[in-house]
Amino acid sequence: MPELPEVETTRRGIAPHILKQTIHSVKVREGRLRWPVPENLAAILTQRRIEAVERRGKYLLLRCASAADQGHVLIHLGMSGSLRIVTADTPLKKHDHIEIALASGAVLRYHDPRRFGCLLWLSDAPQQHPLLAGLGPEPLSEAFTGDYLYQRAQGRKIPVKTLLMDSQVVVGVGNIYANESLFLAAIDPRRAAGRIALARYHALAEQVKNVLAAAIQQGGTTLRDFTQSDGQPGYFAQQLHVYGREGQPCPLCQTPLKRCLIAQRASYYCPHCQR
DNA sequence: ACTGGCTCCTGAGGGC
DNA sequence: TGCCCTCAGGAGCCAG
Repeated sequence: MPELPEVETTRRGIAPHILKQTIHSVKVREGRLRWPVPENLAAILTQRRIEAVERRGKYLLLRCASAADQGHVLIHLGMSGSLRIVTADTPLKKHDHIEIALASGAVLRYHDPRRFGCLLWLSDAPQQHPLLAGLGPEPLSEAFTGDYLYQRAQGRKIPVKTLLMDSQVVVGVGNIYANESLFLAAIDPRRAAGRIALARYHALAEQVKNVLAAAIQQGGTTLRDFTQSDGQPGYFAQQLHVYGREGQPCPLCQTPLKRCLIAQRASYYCPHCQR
């Protein structure tokens, strides 16, 4: 499932193949994603040049210019989406929904079995778009600090894990990394966000950055064979401390890890280390 | 203003 | 071997 590190890995993987390339043709095989893919996508994109490949949270933004204007293709991979660089003769796989063919002969293929993702066209300033306008800071930026988290937590009664996964607070921290960060910061994921001391938020912000940065580095491994197979597998699975490990011993104190539901999402923690 | 619950969708995995 | 059931999950949306 693509979280921020996987999206960043995808961005780095596709950018060299599509940057400064002119779009030759576009094929939409299945346009029923989270929101319908624009009917006239091919007409909009054909002959445009891809000028930038950017990321905001878990969204990818392809800045596309024509002689007259510019706009952005906005892509979210949902939880089962992926982008691959292939050639026109690469056999189609089930759920290969959209193809953007470039003048070089390279083809960008959007694949998404569960269709939770989206691909939209933004004709004006992307940061004004409703999907992007209210997003919190990037977790790896200087704007994301313990002070900031603490301030956003004041008066909030929701579990701290839910706060951490709220993209209005900070982008890109999905379920897996929220669990891991809270374990490393020794904070009980169920604790009310507004009842955690500043010093503990400093530790939490620090761990979020550490976990995401480490995962992006792991993504570098995936990067190399990105254009081969699907670049998948649990390459970061070995270094997960708590996620999916109910009943297994805590790596720090050996107490069996617990699982609970927080906001309908599986949550794992050590009842001894995390307070 | 907050909060919790629902929703989209398919494939994996468990039980029998 | 196969079928059915449950679950997983990002994040927008809505009702209370």
